[in-house]
Amino acid sequence: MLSSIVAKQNRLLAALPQEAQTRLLPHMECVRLRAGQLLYEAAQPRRHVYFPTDAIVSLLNVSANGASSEVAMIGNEGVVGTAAFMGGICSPWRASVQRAGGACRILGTHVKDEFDRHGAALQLLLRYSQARSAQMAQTAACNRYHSIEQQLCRWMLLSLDRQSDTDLSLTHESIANRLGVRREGVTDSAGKLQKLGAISCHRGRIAVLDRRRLEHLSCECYAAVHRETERLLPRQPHYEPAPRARWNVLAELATA
Amino acid sequence: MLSSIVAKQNRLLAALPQEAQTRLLPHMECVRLRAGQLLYEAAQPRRHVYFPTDAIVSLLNVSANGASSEVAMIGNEGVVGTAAFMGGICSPWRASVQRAGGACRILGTHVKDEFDRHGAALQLLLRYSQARSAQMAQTAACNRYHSIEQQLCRWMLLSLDRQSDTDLSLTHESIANRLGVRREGVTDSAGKLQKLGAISCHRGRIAVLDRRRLEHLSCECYAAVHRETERLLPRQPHYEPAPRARWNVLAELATA
DNA sequence: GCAACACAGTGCGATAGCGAACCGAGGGCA
DNA sequence: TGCCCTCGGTTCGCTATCGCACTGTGTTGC
Repeated sequence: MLSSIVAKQNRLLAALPQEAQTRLLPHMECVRLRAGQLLYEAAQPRRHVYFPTDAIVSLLNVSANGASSEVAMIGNEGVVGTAAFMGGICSPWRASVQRAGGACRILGTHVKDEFDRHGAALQLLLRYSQARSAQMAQTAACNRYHSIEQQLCRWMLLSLDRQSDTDLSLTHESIANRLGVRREGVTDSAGKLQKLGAISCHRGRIAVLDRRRLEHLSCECYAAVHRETERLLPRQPHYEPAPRARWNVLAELATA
Repeated sequence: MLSSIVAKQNRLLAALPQEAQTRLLPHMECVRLRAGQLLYEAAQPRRHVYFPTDAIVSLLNVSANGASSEVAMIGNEGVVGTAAFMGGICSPWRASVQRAGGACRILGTHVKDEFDRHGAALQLLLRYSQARSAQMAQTAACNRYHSIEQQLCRWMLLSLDRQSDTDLSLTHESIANRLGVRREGVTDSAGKLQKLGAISCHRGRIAVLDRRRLEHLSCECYAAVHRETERLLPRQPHYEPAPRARWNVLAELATA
């Protein structure tokens, strides 16, 4: 069982009508996801479904030689494990936790039951599935055309939208693995952004100082994905972003 | 009204149970799509839904500077205009006819009605939507890692799977626009493949001579997309591929 | 039959990103 | 306190691809 307070911290759950929430919440549990945790390996059946609150999850395509590249980023606007209720059982990508935090977890069968009632949950999750497709398509185009610096800006902005503070706790190396580029490429671009005063890097932590500037330096892909997500999943009046997590506050005090 | 023979030439329509077909067919019309025809501009409402038989449609992301890149290819295994019944109304990509041919067209509202009956059509289209997501995600990874030659092989193989003959009627330039690379890049790679005897090019027409070799030279992305599509949309016993179109036979005689 | 055009093929310099190697500083841990 | 490991910064040569320009040859239309 899960308090309805926590459910409101995920935009999809918050958008569900009260009856649907009443049916789902008893089967939900609140879990904490560790950074780097593997929720699903590619082609593995999706048993649980995760609605992140302040955690962020990357969907990664892993190629034959082991190289990875992110095809979607999922935070409090979405859900991980859609194949569990869409009918496909599994998906060809890996789900790895990018940012530690909370999520509401529930067995796929329960979501499938709600899905099969053909109510608001079905409509909502179908629209979410379109938003995620848009993100994947835009990622494809971005990988084709834009510089590492532009992609880094896009990636940081997508992350910022899914958390309430402005610090990114990731090494250049792990960002590089998500963008599918070399670590040095990220270091170079981050260095330029730092000289411009947009961010400030320090050992596994990037502080975003000037979000506006990042938006300006990013390619159009960020705006396109953001626009489509907001169009398909309008913010609900009863949605409440997760409060700044305690461990983040502590971490900030430590670096201050 | 549409003959049930034609409906069997699209794998999704063929997979529908008889009752669903009986409801949909009276609203369907058989249309011929011209090469280069624009079915939908980005962000334009999807009024009609197209089930290609021997036509092939590209979904293209068009960036701010006008450059395009294909995010998905849809033929007799799929459907164009899913937003019309998924609830999103429109999508952020352009739908352009890559290969002329037939399609079954129907108003989105009729598919939506069938969708809302929550029967086999819903299940089937949800699985298709997953297959298309897999294609988009794989395109993203392919754009990141693989050479133009590998991508060209992947692209040709995806096209071949969606038609019954082995000739591709496209100029290097239009293929380049789909892959999001320079025309010269396609010419170079096609030249190499031609030297290897895998294909033979001549003014807007590529004859595939050795499909096996293309599969070998392609990156893993083709196999991954193919595998996922077959997994989610198993071939139906009552599906019948479209017969080789008359105009293609004529074209082959002309070049013979 | 000729002009105009579309398409494929080629060459050239520029460049973004790659692979590999190395270094120095920070920070955790014994 | 000292050691070791992680992280980020830097360098070097290399390659795929780009942008641009130009050529030659089918095709089409007048």
